Amino acid sequence: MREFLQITKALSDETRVRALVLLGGGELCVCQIIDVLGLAPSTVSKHMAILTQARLVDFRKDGRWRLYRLAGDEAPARVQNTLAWVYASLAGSAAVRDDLRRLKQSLKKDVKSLCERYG
Amino acid sequence: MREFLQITKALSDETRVRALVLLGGGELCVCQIIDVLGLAPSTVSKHMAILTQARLVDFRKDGRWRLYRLAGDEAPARVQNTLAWVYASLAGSAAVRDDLRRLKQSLKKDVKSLCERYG
DNA sequence: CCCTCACTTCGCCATATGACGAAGTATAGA
DNA sequence: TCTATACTTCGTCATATGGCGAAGTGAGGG
Repeated sequence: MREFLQITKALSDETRVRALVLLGGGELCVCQIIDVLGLAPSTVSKHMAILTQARLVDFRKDGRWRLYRLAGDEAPARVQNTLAWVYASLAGSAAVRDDLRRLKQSLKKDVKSLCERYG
Repeated sequence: MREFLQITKALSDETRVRALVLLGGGELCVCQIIDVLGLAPSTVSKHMAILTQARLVDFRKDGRWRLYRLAGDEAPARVQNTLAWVYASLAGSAAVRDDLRRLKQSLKKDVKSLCERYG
């Protein structure tokens, strides 16, 4: 029950769901997520911590960057099922489509310029 | 996205999840849920309203009673998938097992005596 | 009718949550 | 070792949430 609630609480905020969906295409550094969501770095960081604690998301460090990604095969089955359910539920959502389009634009930019001063 | 968040918010509270699981065995009147959860009628009522708004739960009226039940075939696919996911996630949960045991005890009592003064 | 009962809605309070900027941490590069 | 950068943690604020009892609603029964 505790893990289940950790997951549902993580999914009960729009910003976190949006961030989770963004990771569907592969790993992203925090500044890319910041760019798409349009929120303060500290805010996004906290959200990513909550997603990580629920084990929905994982990260690896690459130099100064922290690359977040969806939980993979090593995650418990309950997490895998959750991600499948989330993605099935949001397939065709207009909000998701918009975010993915925005992400596409963001990925065209140089990562360096993206991160500097959180431009 | 809006409907999805309505569902995840509904599922992000332990009391509501417990109530939802209780309905797995069939329809229940509010006083039975009150008895198992040990909360004030107004509190339980509010939770049931939130579950109903998320369409996870439905009810029919029978005289003075309001019989709540899990959403059935008439509910949207997203709701069906959600319920399947919830039940799969909580299978084997100790908290759920305890609640179901408590419900079993509660069902032995006369409904009348249960409801009177919320005994 | 009027009363009772099953439930909901309202009004209130304490706590939880999400937002931000400021300050802290860690890593790359000069 | 000093600075800049990418990110987190902390402190603070406004709002959201969950709890309760009191008051309201609506369906039976006298």
